[in-house]
Amino acid sequence: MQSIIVNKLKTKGYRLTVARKAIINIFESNNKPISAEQVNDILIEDSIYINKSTLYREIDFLVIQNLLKPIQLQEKTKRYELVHLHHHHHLICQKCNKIEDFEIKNCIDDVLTKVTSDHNFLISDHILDIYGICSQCQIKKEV
Amino acid sequence: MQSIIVNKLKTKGYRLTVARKAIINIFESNNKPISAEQVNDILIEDSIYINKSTLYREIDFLVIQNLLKPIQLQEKTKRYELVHLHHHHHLICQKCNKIEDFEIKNCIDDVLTKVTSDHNFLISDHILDIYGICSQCQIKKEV
DNA sequence: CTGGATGCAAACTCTTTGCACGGAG
DNA sequence: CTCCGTGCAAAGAGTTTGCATCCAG
Repeated sequence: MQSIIVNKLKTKGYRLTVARKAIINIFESNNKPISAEQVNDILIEDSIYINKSTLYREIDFLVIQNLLKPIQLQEKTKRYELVHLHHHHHLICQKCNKIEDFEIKNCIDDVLTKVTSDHNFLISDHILDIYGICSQCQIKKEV
Repeated sequence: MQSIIVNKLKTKGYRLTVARKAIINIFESNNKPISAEQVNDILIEDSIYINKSTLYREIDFLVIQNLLKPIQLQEKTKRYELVHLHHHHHLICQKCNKIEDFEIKNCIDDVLTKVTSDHNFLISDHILDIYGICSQCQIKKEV
């Protein structure tokens, strides 16, 4: 396995157990925000059975290692995605729940600069999530 | 009580109980996102004791009546705020947890338009929340 | 009076923790 | 061998629900 994450953990001397490798693999092969529940479902599909405590602990571990980033959308459960180099945002389809990423380079900087000066606010991060209907669901007939 | 919300509910024939009026009053006099827990704390400060079930049911009721809007920030608990006429965003201070509102008129429309065309995405709503340090906390000495 | 609103207890979802055991290095 | 990682059970936070009772209109 030539995963960057796996190599990082190996270098740091952490063990590579079946659970850890399986969970990392899920995030690496599904490049989108996934909930703990969804990770568990995928594991079961792959006939890998991991205790929920282990799953949550493993996800926490990967967050602490700065390999996963927690994402709280407008829903109950938290999701996680691989830590990306580029800051990006999400398009959430309210019909099929698919989540697409999108990047906007400098477009939003004006807004952030304005806020900084208007409110004298020192920005450290921002969330921009867009909700609506994705292209595929627009085509589909109403159910 | 000349509250718009109270009048709306009265018109629709809903009862105006002590609990209902107290909860509405809290949202009207604190114009910011508040969690159920915080509502409860304020009620207790005012020596008004309401069962948690009632509190959650009442909040749900106000959401269904389209008078309160649920807000999920990057935290565990949901918050609620009065439904505003103007779309607005939040500045969340990571030191004192204060939440300020801010409005941006057309600045963000370019971004939304671009996303719509690039991804053929039909936008119905968007969230823009900014995290950082508010002006007051920047002045305060480090603890 | 009467049905919408309430309190209580219990359940439910998602997540965390303590502890003893197990397996990767 | 040694601990890091695991499973199990139990607890914890936040929220919801069923049911009998209450009270605003």
